[in-house]
Amino acid sequence: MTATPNCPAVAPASQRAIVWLARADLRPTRQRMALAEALVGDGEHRHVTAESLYAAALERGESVSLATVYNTLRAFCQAGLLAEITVDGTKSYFDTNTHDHPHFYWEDSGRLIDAPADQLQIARLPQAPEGTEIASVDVIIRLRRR
Amino acid sequence: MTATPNCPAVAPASQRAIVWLARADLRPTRQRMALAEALVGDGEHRHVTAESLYAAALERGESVSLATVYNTLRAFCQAGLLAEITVDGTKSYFDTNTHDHPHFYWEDSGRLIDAPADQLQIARLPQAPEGTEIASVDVIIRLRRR
DNA sequence: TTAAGTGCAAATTATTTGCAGTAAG
DNA sequence: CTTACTGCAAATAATTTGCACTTAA
Repeated sequence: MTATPNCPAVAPASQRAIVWLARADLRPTRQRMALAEALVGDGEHRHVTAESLYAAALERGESVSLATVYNTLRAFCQAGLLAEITVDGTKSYFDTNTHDHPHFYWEDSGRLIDAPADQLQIARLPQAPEGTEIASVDVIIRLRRR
Repeated sequence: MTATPNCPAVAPASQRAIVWLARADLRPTRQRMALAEALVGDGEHRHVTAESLYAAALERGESVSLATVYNTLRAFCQAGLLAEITVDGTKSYFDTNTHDHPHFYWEDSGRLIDAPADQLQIARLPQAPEGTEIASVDVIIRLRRR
């Protein structure tokens, strides 16, 4: 054991979740902690759907209702903790990486992953119409099996 | 009157619809003609949803069921006559312009229009992962009111 | 004639909501 | 304590489907 010996050990996954929720002034309730840990517990970026996050929470032995997963994902989005990505109309994906970046999407399996942002160079972008400004630019690279 | 005097007058909208359907070997049924005319009758590109196309058909005095609009839109897509565009998960848009091109999307009103393709220059694109190839690149420029 | 196309109503899927109970600050 | 959060079940919205009827070729 190293520093802060009086401090009870807190799993790093929980620490990350707490900090992440605090960033958006969201109460660290049991359910939110469970979802937040599944989302950012390991510090990796992740793409989830409501169903996949629900399944992940159950697998970790956490009990959360599907409705709460939906409500919580919405809350996380509004708080700016997640970005919603729409690829196929049937379901929404949520990305822990909220920076504007491109995605690879497998049309057959529905898999969605980040595409390397540094390998995308947009040299010129159409000008936003009068009275509007660009909120974000979604780039989805649709893949098919070769 | 000019040429082809023996040929009964066919409205140009109908002509365009017939040709358009024929391109995909789709039978020009009454309902398909009605929808095709609403879509490409004036030669302009158009972005519709199932509901908006249904409403447009009714306005033109054509009788089509909503289910048939859905089925027909899907048939048109499979035939390559339309491109489906997904912007917000709640509904699908269909574009008569099937070439890969960027779109402007108003986040507040749900309006979707073409963005000038010549004003978009993608200098570099991430390489498709092993075993895949790029099917298309969706670029949606999300706008907010300024 | 006959397979393809259509219309309806019921089914499905993803998501939201009303409201009574629970828990965090 | 008090207000935000949660869970359930029912509601909603977009879309699909089963099946009997119709129509273009």
